[in-house]
Amino acid sequence: MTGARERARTATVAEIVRLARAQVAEHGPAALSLRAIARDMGMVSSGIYRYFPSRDDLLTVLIIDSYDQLGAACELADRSVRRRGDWRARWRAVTHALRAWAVEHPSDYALLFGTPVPGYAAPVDTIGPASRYTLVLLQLLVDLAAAGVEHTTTVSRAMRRDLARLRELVGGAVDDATLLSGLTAWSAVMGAISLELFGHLNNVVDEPGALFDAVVEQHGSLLLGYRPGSVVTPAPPKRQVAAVVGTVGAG
Amino acid sequence: MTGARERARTATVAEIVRLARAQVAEHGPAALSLRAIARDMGMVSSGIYRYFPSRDDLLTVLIIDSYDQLGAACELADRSVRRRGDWRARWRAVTHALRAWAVEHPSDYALLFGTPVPGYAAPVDTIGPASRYTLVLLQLLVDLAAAGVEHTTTVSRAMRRDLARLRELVGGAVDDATLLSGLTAWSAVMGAISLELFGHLNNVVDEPGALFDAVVEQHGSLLLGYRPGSVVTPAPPKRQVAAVVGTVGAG
DNA sequence: TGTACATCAGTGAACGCGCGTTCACTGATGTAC
DNA sequence: TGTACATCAGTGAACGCGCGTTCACTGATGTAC
Repeated sequence: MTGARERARTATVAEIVRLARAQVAEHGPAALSLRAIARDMGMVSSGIYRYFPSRDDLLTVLIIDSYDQLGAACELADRSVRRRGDWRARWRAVTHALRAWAVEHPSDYALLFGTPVPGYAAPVDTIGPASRYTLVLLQLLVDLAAAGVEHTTTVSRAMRRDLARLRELVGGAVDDATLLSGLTAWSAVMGAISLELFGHLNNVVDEPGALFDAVVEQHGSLLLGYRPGSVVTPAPPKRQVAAVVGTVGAG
Repeated sequence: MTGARERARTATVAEIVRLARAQVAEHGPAALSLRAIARDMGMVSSGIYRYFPSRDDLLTVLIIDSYDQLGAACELADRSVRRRGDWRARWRAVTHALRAWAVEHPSDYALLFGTPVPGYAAPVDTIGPASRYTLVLLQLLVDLAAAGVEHTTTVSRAMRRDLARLRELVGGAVDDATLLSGLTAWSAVMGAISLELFGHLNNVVDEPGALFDAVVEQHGSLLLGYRPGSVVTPAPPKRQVAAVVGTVGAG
C-alpha cells in the first residue's frame, strides 16, 4: 500500500526526470545540471540528492527511460499490423515508428544514438532496455525466415561468429543471410535518421521523410528476399522500390 | 615573405589546434576549454585571445579542419583507383577511406557527425569543407550515369525537387534514380560507421569491419545497377553481395 | 485516541573546482627613416 | 648602421558566472505501542 509520502516521492522523481529531459533537450546531455534542475523546482541544490545519488545516475535513468519509450513505440507499431505475414507492412510500421519517435524526441535520440557523453559509462542496467527495439526487428527476421523467405546475401567468414551469437540470442531459427540483411537494413535506417537529426541533410534534402521512405522501401525489398521458385523480374513492381543487381565490375 | 614573427604565430596557432583536438578527443567537443588549452601550453588563459577571438571560433576551425582531412582522404582514395571505370573499386576505396578516417579519428568523427554541440551554430565557412567528401561520392554517381549504368529505384514525387537541386549542384548529367541510390547508400554507410563508433555494436558485433564490408558490398551492387540488355540472375556471383528483389507482399 | 520515537524531505552554508572574456600592462620584436 | 616608433605576444588580475557534492540542521510526516 502506498502512503502519501511515497506518492509524493514518486511525483517528485517524475518531476525531476521531466525537467532533466527538458534540459537535455535545450542544452545537450553533457550540460545536464543537478543545480539547474533544483533551481527549476524551487528547491535548494542539495535537495536533489534525496532522490538521485549522483548526476550520472540521473543520466542513466534518462537513458533507460528513453530506450523504453522507443522500445514500446516499436513494439506497438509491430503489434498493430494485423496481417502478421505482411512483412513489408511490419517493416514499414516499425521503421516509421522509430523515425517518428526520433523526430518527436530529437534530444532523446541524440542521447541514445549521438556522441556518447564523455566520462559517462553506461551501466549494465541499460543493456536490457537498449535491446528492446532491436528485438522487434530481430523477431521480424525470425518470422521471415520461418515463412521460408530466403536471402542470397553473401556472408563473409568474418561475420559468421557474430551472426551465430545473434541467432542464439533470438532462439535459433534464422539463417546467416537473413540476419546480415537485417543488420545492413538497420544500419541504413539509423544512418538516415542520424543524418537528418544531426543536420547533415540541411541544404541538401528538404524532404528527409521522403529520403527515409526510400531507404525503408529499398531495404524492405532486400529483406523480402525471394521465395524459392518465384520469378525474379528486373522490372520494378509499381509503387515499389526495386533494387536489381546483376552485372558486376563494369571496368 | 614570412618573417620570424609570422612563423611563430603560425606554429602557435597549430599548437593550439593540436591541443584542442586532443582535448576534444578526451572530453568531447562540448567540454572544449580555452583555459585548459592555455594551461597545456604554459600560457596564461587570456593569451589564447591573441589567436582566437572566442571559443566558438576555435571550434569552427576544428570542424573545418576535420572536414578537410576527411575530404582529402576520400579524394585521395578515389584518385588512387587507376581503372576509372571500375566503379565497384572506386566505391570501395572511398567508403573504406571514410571508415578508416573515422576509426582513426573517432572524436573528430563525433565532432562532425555526432550530436551537434549545443549552443553552437556552424557558420557558413563550414559548408564548403563539409561538402568535400560528399562531392567525391556525387562525382562517382555522375560518372556511373555517364557510363550508362541504369538504376530502377522508384523515385517518389516528394524527392524530385531535392534530387533536381542535387543534379544542378553537380552539373547536370545524372538521373534521379542514380542520385537516390547514392543517397541511400550514403545513409547506410554513415549509419554503419556511427553505430560502430558510438558503441551500438558492442556486445552485438565483434567485427564491425566485416559488417561495414557487407554494407559497402550490398550498396555497391545496388549502385552498379545494370546495363540495359544485360541478364539479371537471382544467383549471386561468387564473392559478391547479391541483392535480389522481386515478389512482393507475401501476406 | 494519544503519545514517543523514527523516518525522511528539504535547508543553507560551505568546499574546491571549473569556465569565457575583458582590460590595462610590460617587454620583446619588427619597421621606417 | 643606428635610432625612434609601432606592432604585437604574453601577463596578471579581475568580473561574474557555473558546477557536483558533503554535512549538520530543522521540522513535518509517518509508525509502534
